[in-house]
Amino acid sequence: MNTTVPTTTTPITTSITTPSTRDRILDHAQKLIRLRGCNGFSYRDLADHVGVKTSSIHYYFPSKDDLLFEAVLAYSTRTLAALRAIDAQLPADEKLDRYVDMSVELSNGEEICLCGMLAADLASVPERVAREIQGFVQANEAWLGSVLAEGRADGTLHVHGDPTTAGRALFASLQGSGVLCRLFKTNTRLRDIVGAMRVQPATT
Amino acid sequence: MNTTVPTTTTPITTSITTPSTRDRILDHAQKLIRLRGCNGFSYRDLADHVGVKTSSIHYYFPSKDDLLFEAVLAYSTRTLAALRAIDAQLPADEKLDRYVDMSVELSNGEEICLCGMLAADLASVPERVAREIQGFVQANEAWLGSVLAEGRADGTLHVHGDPTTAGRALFASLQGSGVLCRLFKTNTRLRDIVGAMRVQPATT
DNA sequence: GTCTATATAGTGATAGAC
DNA sequence: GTCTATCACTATATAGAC
Repeated sequence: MNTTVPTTTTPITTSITTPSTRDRILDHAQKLIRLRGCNGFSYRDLADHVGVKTSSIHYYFPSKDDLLFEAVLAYSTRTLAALRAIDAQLPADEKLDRYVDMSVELSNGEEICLCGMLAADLASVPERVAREIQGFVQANEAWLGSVLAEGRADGTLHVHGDPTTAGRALFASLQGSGVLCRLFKTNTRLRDIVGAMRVQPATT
Repeated sequence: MNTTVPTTTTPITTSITTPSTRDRILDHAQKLIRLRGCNGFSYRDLADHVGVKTSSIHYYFPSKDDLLFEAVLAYSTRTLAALRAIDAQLPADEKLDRYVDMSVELSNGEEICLCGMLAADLASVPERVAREIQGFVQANEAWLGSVLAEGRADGTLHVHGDPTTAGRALFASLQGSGVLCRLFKTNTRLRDIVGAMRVQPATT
């Protein structure tokens, strides 16, 4: 089994000041979870990436469960903020485009959604982590559901049936596509999902 | 992190004769992979479930990569055979129902698709395993695509756009829903996907 | 706050008796 | 074909120096 962990360079946090050790650990932890799952990396892997010793990680995150929990919180907070930052004035189909853009740029082709990954690893995560993942999923589903309702109203999207159910189906589809895009080393699968829902074939 | 592996009872193989040790190992391996991912169980876990020693597993599957490969082959063969066994005379919407039935009963609420799980664990599996997973995905997508084309022709399904693209989107949606059904301890999400595509609200 | 050093347990894998 | 015994390594986690 392939146990090598590729070295990474770019931190996720965008800040003017040098990020704290804690933040650097949290950034790389998110990357490793999205890349390899919660059982696919060790404190040693993470320490090597950050350039500290494993005991320093234990200082900030006493147990791996703590690390997972904080990683989910950070990822969820950041992603939901990006969701809220999508311009409310945009027509519904373009909102979906922004959502997919977000998903594509967040993963560099090697990473999938952190919450999707940990949902696959559900049997390995503690209850409190599972609850946070549930909250993340529901927030995304609700946002997508309301955008679909909008899209039906403004005539930019094909939406069949109840928008809430359609929102759940769309989220599942995007999560699944994220995994499959990585498997086939492409991102067209992700873009095709929204493409197929659009009423207008081309936007300008 | 939760590292306990629940003990299982029912073997997957259905045969009159007592299944061989090799088959029992392979059955339980598939279960553990679907439950916890390829990094979430050890030879010791598997040996304890089967009731043998780890060295016996190494006898049949020298390395864990070998075990993963054989597990994917067995799962893929069995699942694709079940796909082919779906009555070709059925209307398209009922074929989709059979597909979802298959997905639901195969997982007991704790397991997800083996290939979906290993696609999430992509960074941990060798090339040959990744290729088998790709083949499994493409076979499923092709089958779903042709059922969707049928469904448009026989008027039982709402299909928007290219059936091939729609087949890929549907497979992704079902894979994602499998993960999310387990997260929320339900299976309605999985059934709602196909339910929303149906032209007739109820089929007698 | 970061380190060295270490404890304890688990990992995949192999040699060789029966 | 299955076992006991063991290897070299890695895992998470802790104690205590600096």
